[in-house]
Amino acid sequence: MGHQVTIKDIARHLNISVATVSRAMRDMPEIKPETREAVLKLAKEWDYQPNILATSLVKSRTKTIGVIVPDLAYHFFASVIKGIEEEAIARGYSLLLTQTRELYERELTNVQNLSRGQVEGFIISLSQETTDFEHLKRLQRKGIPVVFFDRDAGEIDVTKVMVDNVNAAFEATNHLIDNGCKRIAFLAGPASVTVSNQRQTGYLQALNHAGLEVDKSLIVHGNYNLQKIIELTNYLFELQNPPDGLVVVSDRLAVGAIKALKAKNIRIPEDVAIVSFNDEPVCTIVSPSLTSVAQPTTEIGKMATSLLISQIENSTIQYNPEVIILKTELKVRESSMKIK
Amino acid sequence: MGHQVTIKDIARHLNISVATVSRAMRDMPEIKPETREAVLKLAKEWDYQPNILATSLVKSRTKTIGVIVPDLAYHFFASVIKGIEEEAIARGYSLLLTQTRELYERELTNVQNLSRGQVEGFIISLSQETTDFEHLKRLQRKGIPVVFFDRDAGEIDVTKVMVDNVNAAFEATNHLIDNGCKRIAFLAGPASVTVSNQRQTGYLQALNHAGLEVDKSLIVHGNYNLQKIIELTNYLFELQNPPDGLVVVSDRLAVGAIKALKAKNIRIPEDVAIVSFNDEPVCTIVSPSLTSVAQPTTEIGKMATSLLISQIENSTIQYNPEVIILKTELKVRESSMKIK
DNA sequence: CTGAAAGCGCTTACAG
DNA sequence: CTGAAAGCGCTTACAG
Repeated sequence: MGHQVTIKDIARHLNISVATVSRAMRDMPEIKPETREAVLKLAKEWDYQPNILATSLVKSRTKTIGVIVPDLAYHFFASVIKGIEEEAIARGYSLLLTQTRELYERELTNVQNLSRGQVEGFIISLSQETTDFEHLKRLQRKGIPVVFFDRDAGEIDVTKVMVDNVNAAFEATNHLIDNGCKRIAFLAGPASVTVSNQRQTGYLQALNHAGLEVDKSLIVHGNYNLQKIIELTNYLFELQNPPDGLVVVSDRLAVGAIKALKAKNIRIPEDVAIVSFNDEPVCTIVSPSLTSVAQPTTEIGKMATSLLISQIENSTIQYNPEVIILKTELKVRESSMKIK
Repeated sequence: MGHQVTIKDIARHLNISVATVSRAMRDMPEIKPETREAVLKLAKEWDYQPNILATSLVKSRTKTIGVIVPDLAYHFFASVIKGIEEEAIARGYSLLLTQTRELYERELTNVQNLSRGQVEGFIISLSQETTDFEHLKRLQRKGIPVVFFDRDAGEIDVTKVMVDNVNAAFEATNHLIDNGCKRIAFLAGPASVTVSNQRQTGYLQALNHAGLEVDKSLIVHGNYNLQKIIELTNYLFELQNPPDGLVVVSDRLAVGAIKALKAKNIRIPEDVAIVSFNDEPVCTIVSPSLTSVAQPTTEIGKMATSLLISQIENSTIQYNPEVIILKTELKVRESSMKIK
């Protein structure tokens, strides 16, 4: 069999019309039992699979959601995708997964490709480079539903599923303060990343709230480059008055900082207590285990999907974008359990 | 505009036929320049995107590859996918990414869904549960090209892109022996995982080759459960005659073992030297940094894609499945640098 | 219970 | 240089 089996092949072989085959395949009640049996039997024998392109075309529905994330290799996104997938499968939708590798260009082509009739809506977390939102506004103008998560684009009025990073950082910093830290440093991400800035705000609020002095020299900006993290950590702990607490913008950076601290024989948590964000698996594996703010990744994914699907399925109703803020949870582990 | 703009809308508005619009959109040379201009101008103005379902249907080509991996959250797979994506984009193909979460059922439905006319070929790494290969044989019978990587399915005669796990483990174990280890333990994965067994074989070969005695009590089987790893590590190092070298089947397990060793105040590498597999980012971040066998993930992805595409594009030619074995590389770091 | 016909949004010989 | 027609693999009123 050179080509895939079609409805036509079956119809011809059974001497019936394609319409009847189509109906029998979908178990429509009006079909005579014997006809249905014959069709199903042959379909099975020939391993017939309905061509989903044809079905989608005629129905003008793909029941498919386009998902665009910065990088599948980031544990956070892989984890949110699990939630998206669960909800999508449960609701009978498929996923088209794409990554931008943090490139605006890729984001643009991904959006364009997927909007060629392939998907009915988008779940998007923006690339770091993205500052122009025209491609997303275009989707809105066409009436294609979009839901954002994690990375924000303040400008655009769409449904968003977020966590309160400011509050999460406030609580994490407070936790250090409660454990007796007086001089708390903040190891941030690049200054261009919204999430990092939000966490910095929460950190500052906690200091103010506790009446602790803010020392700008304790706020430093790193990235995924390990060497850079080591340098920044060394800088902080070679200050004449080094910190006794450290808030790190993500686990990956925190693990790098721990490495640098060990090399300097600075004890964790005795000399410095540490909290970070994301609660990746590495937090429990590393030594000392790392206190971290867990995001409800599965729930973010499910919620985003559920909201998107209701937009898709109620497309005639005027839709009011909403912003959902989900709760984070501080997972306390060894790195912050200072004996007071 | 309630629906997406189609070729018909443009044709009607410009008073020309859809055939002409179709030709103009694709820059066919026979179209009169003014006609082309007019079409392109309106297409841009209306943000027309050709419906890819329709195009695929009429061309009987989707230029899409189905990718099925156990879990996108495993760094290894995310990393191979980068390679797949690079090559696919370069060759003008798109990807349909799916994960099985190590479930046979999911693998089955993923294969079925994607073979409904959506993809022209598959790149697959099998789920741990998969022991029945009927779904893959069905693809073969239909003449749909398939390329395997990483997880093997010995039974099936398809193109495979693999690494030589036996040899990699042989070299890794030899490295410990060269560094003076005499009693080397092997922390394996579940006994059902081929990759783990291959590595165990290499480990045994190295011991034999060096004339070291094989002690079965030094071979233990763990999984991703941290508590289990800690117990196994404790068991090994509470033996009357504990190991001085440790080969671990993957980085994630190795980091757990390191944690357990530290808790017991066993020094790495002085008391025990460690090597593991995959060379995930955590290897450089952890302390001490972890010696690990790097797999050429990008190359695996590119190679698999390239081989698949040549099968797709030469589908008339009788294709001989080939097995590609790529080289691994031992990245030596602190965990194994014992001073002899 | 079944079939003929029209149509989903495109492409492509064929004719002019 | 352009258009009418057929067709990709389906679904769905409509008629019988």
